[in-house]
Amino acid sequence: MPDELAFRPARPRRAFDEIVTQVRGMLRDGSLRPGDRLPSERLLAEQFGVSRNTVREAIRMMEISGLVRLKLGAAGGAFIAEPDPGIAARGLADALQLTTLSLSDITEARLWVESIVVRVACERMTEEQLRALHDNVDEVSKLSAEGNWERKAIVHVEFHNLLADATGNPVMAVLMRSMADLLRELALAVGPSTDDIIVRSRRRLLRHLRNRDADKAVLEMQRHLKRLHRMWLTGAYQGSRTSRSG
Amino acid sequence: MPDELAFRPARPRRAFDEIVTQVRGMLRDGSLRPGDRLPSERLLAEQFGVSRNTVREAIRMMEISGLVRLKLGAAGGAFIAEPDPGIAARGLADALQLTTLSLSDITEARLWVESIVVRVACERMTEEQLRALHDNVDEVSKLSAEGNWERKAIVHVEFHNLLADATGNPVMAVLMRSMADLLRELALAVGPSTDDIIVRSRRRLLRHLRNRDADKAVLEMQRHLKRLHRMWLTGAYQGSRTSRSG
DNA sequence: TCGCTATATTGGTCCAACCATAGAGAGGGG
DNA sequence: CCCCTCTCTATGGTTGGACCAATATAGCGA
Repeated sequence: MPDELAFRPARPRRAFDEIVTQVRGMLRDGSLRPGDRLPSERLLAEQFGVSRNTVREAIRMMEISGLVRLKLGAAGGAFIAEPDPGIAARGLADALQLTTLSLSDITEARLWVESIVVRVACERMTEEQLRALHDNVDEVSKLSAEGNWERKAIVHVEFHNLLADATGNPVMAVLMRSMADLLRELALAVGPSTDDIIVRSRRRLLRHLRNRDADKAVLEMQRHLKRLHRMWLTGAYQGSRTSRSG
Repeated sequence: MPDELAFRPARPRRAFDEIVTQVRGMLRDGSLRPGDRLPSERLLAEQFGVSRNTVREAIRMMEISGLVRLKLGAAGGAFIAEPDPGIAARGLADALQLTTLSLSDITEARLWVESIVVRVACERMTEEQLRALHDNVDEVSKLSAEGNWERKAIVHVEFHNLLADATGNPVMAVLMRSMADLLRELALAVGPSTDDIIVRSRRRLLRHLRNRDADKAVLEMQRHLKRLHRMWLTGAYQGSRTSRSG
């Protein structure tokens, strides 16, 4: 007997689930847009015909999902959030605690997805986007020399995002950002030591991109990624998970 | 579950944030494992020294993060969840939903990602996974004949998830699920009319997969996706977002 | 005009009930 | 002895009231 989802339950979900679904719907059809402010909790409770506590649980759901951001005070409230793939990545990180997600899995997925990204970007990217990538590499190089590790890590990851943006496809940009954020979570366990290699590889990649040589660009990316992967595996980060034995 | 006061009182930030952090910590160090049951809301409220409402918001947070699953009734409660890639995918899907996307963007991204998925699945998929895909197509065919549109749409989209699972890469599975969620929303807006074409194309695809002919399989998928895209564009679905009139 | 204060509005927390659900165990009939 | 049913009860779900904490804004006073 298959789980018959054929019929929706008449008294289906919890009340706050329904509220979240309605807000999601408004988001989808455009009646709510990023930056918009939801009515206050008290007003929502009245409009939905539920108690304020129920509304709060719904809002909590949306906050965790990254759909809204909450502001305190008189002009506060629940505001539709700007798209933030980082939230999604955090969800992945949570899943990481439960599932067995190895560094190999992520590297492999990146290898696949980024191959596409590089190839498409090679065809489509504008001069301006190419310059932005150059600037990014320069900044990483500079920050690395200064020893500004924290800022450097951010700019570092941003390279992948810029590359994904260069495909001109927003879906791809979001997917890439999520993976990049996830990667950064894992890379924390590795520590900083590979800057030189990364920067040099990226400069080679940029040269191929400028020449619109997709094959060479993809090859450079793949070689670099595999090399990086090997270095990580032989480095401090060993297991497929963070160790939980004392 | 130890009957000592295993939890420290919570206060500093928002109270429920602290609660979630503590539970996360217990999960990390192994004092809580998948399948374990958290104390009841009332007991947790007592142990944490907060109200039951606050505990509920914390539990809601953990539920959204996919950390726990809730069960109703006498032996119910909050149970540490088994790993579920679908949970992580929902967060990504939310991020995608906040971005302004056109159908072209999604189709293009699918074309790219699914090309990879098909190719890899062709190499790695087991007989069992192939059979699951066959069963899926059969069920879609049956539901379509019965006119069970709603359930059909779900099973329909599940095809892509099964395919992604066949790559054996959980990251890929999550990425695909995110896009599939998006796709299901769109498919509902478009309405049912393309079933025959889809089913027939999928049967051809499965034949290629069974023969381990990656090139033909990828080609079949790409041809089908482009065709579908054209049909949608000339159909009821016009704008770059779903519009709900009335 | 500038700066401070009062106030209104908002989210954050708490309480004490009640409802709906579903497992568990008691009871009856075979 | 076993199986079915029925009730009992612990659980999450919901309610509506109250108060606290933060904060933007209007209004007052120097």
